[in-house]
Amino acid sequence: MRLKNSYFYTLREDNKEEDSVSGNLLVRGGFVKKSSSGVYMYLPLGLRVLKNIENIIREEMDASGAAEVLMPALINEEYFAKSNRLGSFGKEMFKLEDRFEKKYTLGPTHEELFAVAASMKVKSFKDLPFTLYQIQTKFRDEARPRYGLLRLREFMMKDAYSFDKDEAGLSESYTAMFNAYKKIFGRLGINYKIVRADTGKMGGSLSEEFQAITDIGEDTIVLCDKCDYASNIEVCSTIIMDTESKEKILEKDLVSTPNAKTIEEVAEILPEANNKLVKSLIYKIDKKLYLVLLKGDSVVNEDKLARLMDANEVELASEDEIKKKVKTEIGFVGPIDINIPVIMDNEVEVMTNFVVGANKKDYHYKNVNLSDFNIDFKGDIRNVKEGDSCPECGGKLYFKKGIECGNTFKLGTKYSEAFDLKYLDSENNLQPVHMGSYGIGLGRCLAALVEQRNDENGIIWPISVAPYKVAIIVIDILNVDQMDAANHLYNELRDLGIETILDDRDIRPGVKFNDMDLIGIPIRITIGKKIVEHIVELKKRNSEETTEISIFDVIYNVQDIIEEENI
RNA sequence: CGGGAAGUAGCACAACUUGGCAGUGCGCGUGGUUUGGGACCAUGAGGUUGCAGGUUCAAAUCCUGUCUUCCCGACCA
Repeated sequence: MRLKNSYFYTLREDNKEEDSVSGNLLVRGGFVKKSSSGVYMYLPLGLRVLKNIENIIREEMDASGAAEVLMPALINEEYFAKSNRLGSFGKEMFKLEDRFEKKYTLGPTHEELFAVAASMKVKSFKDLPFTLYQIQTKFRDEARPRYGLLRLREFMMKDAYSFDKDEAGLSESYTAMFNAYKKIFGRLGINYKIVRADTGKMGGSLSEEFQAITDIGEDTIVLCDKCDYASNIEVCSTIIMDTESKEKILEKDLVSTPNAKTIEEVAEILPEANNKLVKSLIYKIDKKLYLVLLKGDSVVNEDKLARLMDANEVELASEDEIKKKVKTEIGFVGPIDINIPVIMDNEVEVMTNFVVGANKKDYHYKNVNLSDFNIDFKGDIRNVKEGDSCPECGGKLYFKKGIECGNTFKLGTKYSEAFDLKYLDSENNLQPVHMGSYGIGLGRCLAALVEQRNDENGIIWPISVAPYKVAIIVIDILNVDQMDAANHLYNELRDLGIETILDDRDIRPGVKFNDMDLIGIPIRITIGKKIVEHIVELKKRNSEETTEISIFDVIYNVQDIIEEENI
């Protein structure tokens, strides 16, 4: 691309609406432009990056043996009714009606349609296995889009679905896809971790996520300092190291704790109870109130709570609901003589002589023990904490933040049963197909790369996805020698299939350097005064070093760099 | 969905409290001086102040409604 007479712009100032480094750089570099909340247009540079990511994904999917299809975005709601997901996806779906008032949704995901497509082929066990995929736009009515391209309402996704005759077949297909994913993320140049995750509303038996490690990530991932354990905090189980207390069990004791409504305030009044505080939260679980007990410094994991109670809806009860049912004020609620069922976290079980609310304003009990109250349910309902023990090896756990760029699910037979996707086995029995589903968010990959690869001057693209691999900067476009050399070089690179920008704009060199740094072109060739000696400058975006080389050698150098750095 | 903030030139913002010619910086056009890391001087262009109503001799400014955007929370493959 010659910049003169091309659609190219950059913004000098930060964009105040962007709340992420990647969003800001992508907007400033003219890669994307927001059109409404959570919806962006891809401009020429951004589209080139997106296409590069798409091509890498497509190559690896094809290599894995999957076949590409394209599903509609406009989907009759009936399909989601059939799989019983109108409720579970519910508010996240964009809904619309046609002129006959038939209900449609803009597809947030496509398990349903893929199951239908598969049913066209699947009759007998001989028709299995196979894998289909598409690269297509998804729509989700996110409550709060944010972080540039990281949480969008309209976004590109690659989704793949495998179809097998049994669990063993599914495992094979799953592994094939898993390996393809490793290749994809490797080629994209993303620094990632694979973690265990919740199967959530997709259902199924196994889910793993490909998480790009960056501080802005919305997921907390748990890693072990000894083994290679890696898990999303959603599903990381806590283990209680047996800290058998030698302490003598004491008699419970009412103590005055005026105005101490939070754990911190109670800790101030009762400093001797440090590490002995137990908090009581009132949760509404499928419309019924429960008291949830856990150690003062722990955090409830609502997913685990939902699993323990086999519930769909788990939320903190509102103040009104609590007042109606429980007579105490929030802040002094406790498990002793409470009129709602008690759910206790495992961690509390090994505690002795602890402090809880007394169900009486301005009072707590200290020296409370398990025998002082009823326990209706017990389980692992909290998040692990940094420093907790690894559930696999007992090492110490630590946290990182991640962006979920890809995921893989073993779905099992949930959708095949809903859509009657069955085959005849060799004994002439009808059997449900075993499905797997595999997603990659393209925009997320793009944004995650920018989050991971930037400096004070802008983006640093890896060769594999860079919109252009080389930028030729002409210092003085009025100088015939410089311009001739640049044109010549540009044509040669182009003929070799190396995507190149020729900055032939009549502006000061500093602006050109800054622009090329901002948009992250990996290789820069500067053509200046020394062209009369046939010397040009070569610089890589990810290095400070500038080398002067002969213009006759520059192409070989460029090819070397591309070969070296393109995985 | 709850709480908060903001919409004025392509971008960032001022003027609003106390109603009286629509302003600054960046960017953009033209001329000149410059010319290897976001130049300087001069001179211009660019606005239905988000939209709709109301109050007033007069509204960017006050009032009502509405739309949009952002932040915190809730929510979230």
